[in-house]
Amino acid sequence: MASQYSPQELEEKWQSHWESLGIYRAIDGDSRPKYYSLVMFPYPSGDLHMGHMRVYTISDVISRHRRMLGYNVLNPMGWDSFGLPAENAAIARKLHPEVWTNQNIQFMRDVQLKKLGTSYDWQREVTTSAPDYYKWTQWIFLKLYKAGLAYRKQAPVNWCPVCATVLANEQVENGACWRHPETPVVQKQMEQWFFKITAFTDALLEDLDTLKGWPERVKVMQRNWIGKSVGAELHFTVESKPNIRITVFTTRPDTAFGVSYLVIAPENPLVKELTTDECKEKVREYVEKASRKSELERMVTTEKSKTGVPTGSFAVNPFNGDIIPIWVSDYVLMSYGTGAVMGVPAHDERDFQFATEFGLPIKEVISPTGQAASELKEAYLEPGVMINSGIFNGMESEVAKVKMVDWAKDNVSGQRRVQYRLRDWLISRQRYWGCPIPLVHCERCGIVAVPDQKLPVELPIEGIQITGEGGSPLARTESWINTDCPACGEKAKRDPDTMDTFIDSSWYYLRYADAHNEKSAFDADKVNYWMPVDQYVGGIEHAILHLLYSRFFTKALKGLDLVQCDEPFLNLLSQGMVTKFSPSSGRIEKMSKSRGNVVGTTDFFKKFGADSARLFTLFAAPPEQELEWSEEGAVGQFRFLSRIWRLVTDASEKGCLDPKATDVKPQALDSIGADLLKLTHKTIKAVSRDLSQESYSFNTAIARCMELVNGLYKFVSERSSGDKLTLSGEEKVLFSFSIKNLLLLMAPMAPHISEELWHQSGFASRKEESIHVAQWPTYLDELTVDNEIELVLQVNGKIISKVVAPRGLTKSQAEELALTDAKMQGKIDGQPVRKVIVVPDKLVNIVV
RNA sequence: GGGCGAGUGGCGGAAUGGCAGACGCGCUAGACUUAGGAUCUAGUGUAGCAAUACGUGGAGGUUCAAGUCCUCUCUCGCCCA
Repeated sequence: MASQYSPQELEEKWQSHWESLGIYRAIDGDSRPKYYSLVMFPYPSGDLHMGHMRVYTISDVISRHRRMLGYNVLNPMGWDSFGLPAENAAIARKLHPEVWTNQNIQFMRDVQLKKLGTSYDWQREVTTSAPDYYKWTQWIFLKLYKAGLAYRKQAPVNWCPVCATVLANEQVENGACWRHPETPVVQKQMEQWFFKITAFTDALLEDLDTLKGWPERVKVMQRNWIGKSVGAELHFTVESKPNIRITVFTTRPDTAFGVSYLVIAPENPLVKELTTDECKEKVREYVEKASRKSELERMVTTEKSKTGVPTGSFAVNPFNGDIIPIWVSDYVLMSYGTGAVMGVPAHDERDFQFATEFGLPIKEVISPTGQAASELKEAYLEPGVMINSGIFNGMESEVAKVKMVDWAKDNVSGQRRVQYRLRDWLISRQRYWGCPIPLVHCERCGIVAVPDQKLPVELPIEGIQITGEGGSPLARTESWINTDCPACGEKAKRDPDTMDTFIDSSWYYLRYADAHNEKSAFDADKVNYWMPVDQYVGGIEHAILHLLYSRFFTKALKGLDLVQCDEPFLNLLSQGMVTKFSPSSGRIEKMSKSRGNVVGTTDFFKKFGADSARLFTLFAAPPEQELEWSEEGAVGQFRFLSRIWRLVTDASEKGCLDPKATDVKPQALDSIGADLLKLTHKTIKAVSRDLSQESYSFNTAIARCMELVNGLYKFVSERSSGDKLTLSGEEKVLFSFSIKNLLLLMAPMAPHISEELWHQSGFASRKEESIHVAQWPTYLDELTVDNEIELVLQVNGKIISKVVAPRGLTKSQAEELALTDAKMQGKIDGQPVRKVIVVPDKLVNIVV
């Protein structure tokens, strides 16, 4: 009797064996084709649960499969280890962020990720909070700074007056500080650093089209985020004050003759100048009220009812000389466009609402037919024929769009303009646990870069007090903040801010190519050998920011000749989240600590092993979809593995394997053997396709393997009597062939058990011959097709009968078969046949 | 409000326009025993004894043939506003 499948012992054994063999090491510049497989590196929060494990499993399967296909695979792992939680932990537990972070890393690496059976090249591990990493983050910052891609300007920050510190957006809850819910957050202007991502707007937008291996929805999100709109800016002069000009941005210059009012944002500096004495009181009140609303609130309420007040001033429409009122309304935002818009009620939904609300004229200037409508019930948004538009009348509106901007340009009242939603990237963070900005502020020399040889500017570890209050700890650390100016040597101060942690993760994939380089961020040859990343796997929550910032970095570094590729990530897979019933809410929700619905890794690995956990997360849903964790389902995978275990160990013990045999001779097999041989070839074909980049259909790959196991059991029962299994010599060769291929197909998904059985059954002659560097199996196409097929017979598209027929019947043979079938004849019942459709080897449909 | 995506058995999910429900979970019955989180065999969309009929959120349409393509619609999810 075979021994029991006990994953806990064998998993640990193979994990340490693999590590000592070094089979997962990537080789720089190797002659095999390279494959860079990357998974988004984690923030070391301290404890990974099954929800986190999904992404590592998926990426690991892809890496292992490619390795078996003969690629030189780079599959690295590291830690995005700067960030706020470390500071919070420091406040809560009086642990230094560095200590807390390093403890977490050690636990997550050795007790969690390694135990999952991942195939990382740990020699390339990077930790963004380590000085040997952030030295190069600073170096890259200075490169960008010197290239004019980093600049300083005033910008609003969220400020908590009680904490006396800057808050991140996620620390602002309902307009108040997360730790002082009764204290409203105020907006405070501060000098801050920006990266000029807008210098690459067009490239970031246009190159999305080259990313064929990205999910369409991620590309759509990035396009929307960049938000390109093509239009014009038009200048309106104020009637009573001809020295004041109001500039509006519009995507619809063709509607300019239909402007019946202008609206400016409450924060627009022009409000003061334009408000007449009669309107002063009302405008002041309105502006005051608007200032208390958040931007989001203003956008949301916009839809329901519009508010606004007239300023009392009027503007002149440069196209037709119309005198139109100027209003103030909070649906116009100062941070967008020019802080002023033109109101064309006839051709814009929001303007239509506004005009109806306040009784402003609605003037139709584009008509679908060229005839004016008697009354407009809603805004007409489509293109059409120009009316009421002077010299442009009768023109197609799409043509007029161009001609009218030309006219405005000639008359100095406007010009073509492209507007983007994308803003420059504010990177200053007023906190401690981040990468210090390597600049010095000197009273004489101004802002001076720290010289390369003085990098890194290290974070002070000793003497730091992290309380979360009273501003940045760095600014308060006298011994650190005071320094000498690198240029003149006089007393100066360091920049007190640290960088946004998105910067750390915008280039980590480059550092993996050359993780221990002490002389530069990375060697050009190495980075150009490995880049771009062939397959990136990560969560959809990073669809916009992380991916956009990384693309920006790649483009900026290419401009500095540091890398050769235009895009960092060729293919992107966004895995779905892992959910579970959560007792607190009574609903199925994302697995997370705060919801109390996490399943830990340690207990599960101990009971059922990592292979079962891997298999379940792969099997329960396609990778992009949500996956509901189910203990029962996971146990099902344990049973499946136990079935394989029994099958293989049993066969081996009964001497029914011939592991060294190579070729199966089909002609020496009876039909039962031939069926198993075909099933094996079919399975190799199906699993190979399912694991390919085009599919990534791990759930069906496992299903195919289960079918092969079912087929093997059937074969065994056919050849058994009692407990005795008797096979002919040729059948042993076949049986070994099937089992060998089963193990190979399962190896990327269930690496431990496949390796164990591979060795136990003698498919490897030495302990060094790992299944994970064995060659991926191949199949013979002629052995994947059946000689006999079941032909479906239909009348008028309804299934009437099914007959077994030899493969490769001609159309007329198939038709004949259908017409002579008794059930079919009964149904046709002598009616004239109008049409016959034959799908070869599949079905015949008779239309009567 | 806009954009994108998804709705298939009790559940997770399969299905190049060509047999809907592969594979698994669960359930039912039986066998076996080392009584285990076993294992093996058979069954399991709904209604019906059955032949058969019905069936992929809903309503239309295209087609010899629709879960799949088109139009409208409902619900849910995500993103943007």
